[in-house]
Amino acid sequence: MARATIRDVAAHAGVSRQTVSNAFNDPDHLSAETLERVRRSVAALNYRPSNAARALSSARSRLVGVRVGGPAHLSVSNRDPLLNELVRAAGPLGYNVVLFDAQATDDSEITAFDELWQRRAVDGFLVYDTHPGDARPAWLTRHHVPFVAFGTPWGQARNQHVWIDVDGAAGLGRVVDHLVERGHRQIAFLGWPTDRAGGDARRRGWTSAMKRHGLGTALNLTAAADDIESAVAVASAVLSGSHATAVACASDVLATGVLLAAQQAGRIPGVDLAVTGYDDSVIARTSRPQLTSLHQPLDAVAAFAVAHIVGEVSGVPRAKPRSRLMTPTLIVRGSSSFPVR
Amino acid sequence: MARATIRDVAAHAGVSRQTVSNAFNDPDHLSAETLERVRRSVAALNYRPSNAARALSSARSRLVGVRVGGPAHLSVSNRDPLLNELVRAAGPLGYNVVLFDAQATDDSEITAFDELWQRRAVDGFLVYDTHPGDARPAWLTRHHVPFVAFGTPWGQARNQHVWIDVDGAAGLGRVVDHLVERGHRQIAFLGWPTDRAGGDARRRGWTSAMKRHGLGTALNLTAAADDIESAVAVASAVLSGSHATAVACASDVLATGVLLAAQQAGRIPGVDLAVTGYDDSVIARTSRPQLTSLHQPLDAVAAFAVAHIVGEVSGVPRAKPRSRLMTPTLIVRGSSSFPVR
DNA sequence: CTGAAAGCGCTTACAG
DNA sequence: CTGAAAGCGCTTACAG
Repeated sequence: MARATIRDVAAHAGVSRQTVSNAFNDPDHLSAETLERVRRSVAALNYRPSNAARALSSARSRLVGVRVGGPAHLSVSNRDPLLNELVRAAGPLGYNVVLFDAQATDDSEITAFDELWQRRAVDGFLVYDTHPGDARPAWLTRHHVPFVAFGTPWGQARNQHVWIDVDGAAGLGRVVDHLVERGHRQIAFLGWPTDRAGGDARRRGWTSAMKRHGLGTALNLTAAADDIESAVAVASAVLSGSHATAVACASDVLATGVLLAAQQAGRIPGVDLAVTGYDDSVIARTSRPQLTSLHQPLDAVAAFAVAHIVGEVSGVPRAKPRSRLMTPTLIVRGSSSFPVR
Repeated sequence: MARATIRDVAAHAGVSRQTVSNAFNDPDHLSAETLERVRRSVAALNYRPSNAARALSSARSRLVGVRVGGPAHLSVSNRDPLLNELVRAAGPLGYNVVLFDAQATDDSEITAFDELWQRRAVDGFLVYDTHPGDARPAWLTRHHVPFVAFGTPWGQARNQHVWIDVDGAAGLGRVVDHLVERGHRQIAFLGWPTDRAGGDARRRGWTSAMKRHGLGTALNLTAAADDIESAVAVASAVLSGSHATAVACASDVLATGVLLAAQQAGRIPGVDLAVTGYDDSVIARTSRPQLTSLHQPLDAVAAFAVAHIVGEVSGVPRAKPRSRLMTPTLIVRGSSSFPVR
């Protein structure tokens, strides 16, 4: 037997098709009895409105687009949990998340935006890993495409579009406080080159916290890339050439490199060297010792992003969009929990 | 200015709407000149067919559904790369991947299937982490929903539906061969309880390879769950109570637990103890020493799955669907590359 | 190879 | 609060 349509439900319940539609889209405008009658028919026929028909007539796909593919920083850390939280936040609002393929370059992603938006395949996008000079928010804004950026508008006007980010400066401040509390004074920072998303804020957080504690900022290090090898190279030098007792890193991946360099240098992380990461990724939980790291509230990020995009699409009247800066949570683990003697 | 419709393109190119439609869906049936003319108009107007209209009239969403959410084995290992490969395989066929939220239980996922399928929100599903008694393939088959299972139909008839899997038995055989080659003879296996997806095959592969080499299979271990703590508990016992020089594990997570237990027992993984994992996940590359592991050909899995689902939907006449068992690739790293003295 | 007609299954104003 | 009409933008047979 064929799938039930709105017509079948209307006949079964003895109401018009419009009333069935209202039962789904505007249930408050129906009398309790009518609504109940329709609900019973819907259940009896296991009816669900066709997504395609609904999308065509309402001009809403109820889909939010997110890029995957290409090398991405998040891919080794938090993209999977981010997608999880996005899907979880979208579900109750009747939305799903659609993935599309593009390289991790602005141009490649913008080409995909254009294609998907022209098809109205999605109602909006989540853009992550923003960076200085990012062309994506500008393009989306110019084309009136609903979106939220996960990441500060680095080096750009901060009120041009809606964004949400996790405060890396505050996070590194927490890390430094924690390390100082454990007795460390020679605390190095290992970050990325300047134009890497979020890296500058984390470095700034370390710098100002060090100053606040009256400590020097000479051990300010930069790995060539966010990978283990780059971290090892820089960390090896500082471990042999300084009296650093702690290394605060801009990512769990960099911290992994420091753990490796420490071992090669005969140091014992978690015993005579403290190491901290950022992301609280699976790496943090599986490394030995487990890594102290900063946990990002991805659930809140996802909820904010989905709510904004859906609100935008629904034309819900709202105040000027407010961007948000969340605070990460410090998760202390074995790599830094010991007290310095 | 409003978005261009097929009508605008037809007018611009001086052809009928049907011809524009053909240019997208059946370009071979158009004369070269006509096609070119339409293409120019499409480019001039930056026209793309509306996904919604297309889905409604063709009864195809061009979307493949995949579950995320809930605890999942893949979430700590290979779900992100699997999604990557799915999206990459789907793109060239005009498909995208849509994520939906459900718990990692058959019932929860089936409820989501029903909802999405009734809405025709997707053209089919990829189901992963199949397990003995899995209710999902049966439900999907019964409701004539196109799908591919990533995972063998454990303990069920093997020709009821299309599936693809990676041969865990062959993989563990490769691991044992490698370890024997390096001089190991006391090789333990650490796996999961029996009804865990794929675990039995990996164990079987170890058992038969050991026998093939004339080695004993007494060190056949089972962790209570696929987590570090469970692995540590079992591994600690075997490291102190046996002469094992190598532990082959059913996952990178379990291997991580063995590395930890070894450290606690004063053993040095990669020097006096070999450890191997399975999945070649990010953990394998970030652990110290790096983990020898089995890499699953997720690109081939994704391509197979997408091709089958799309083919099913397109009604392409095809031979009886053929399921496939792929062979994983052994990636030798520091955790097992040393020769036993 | 090209074109006019019908229809996919809803939602959106609008009238009662 | 409920109902009849129009229309969303395509694709699918079918006729020429």
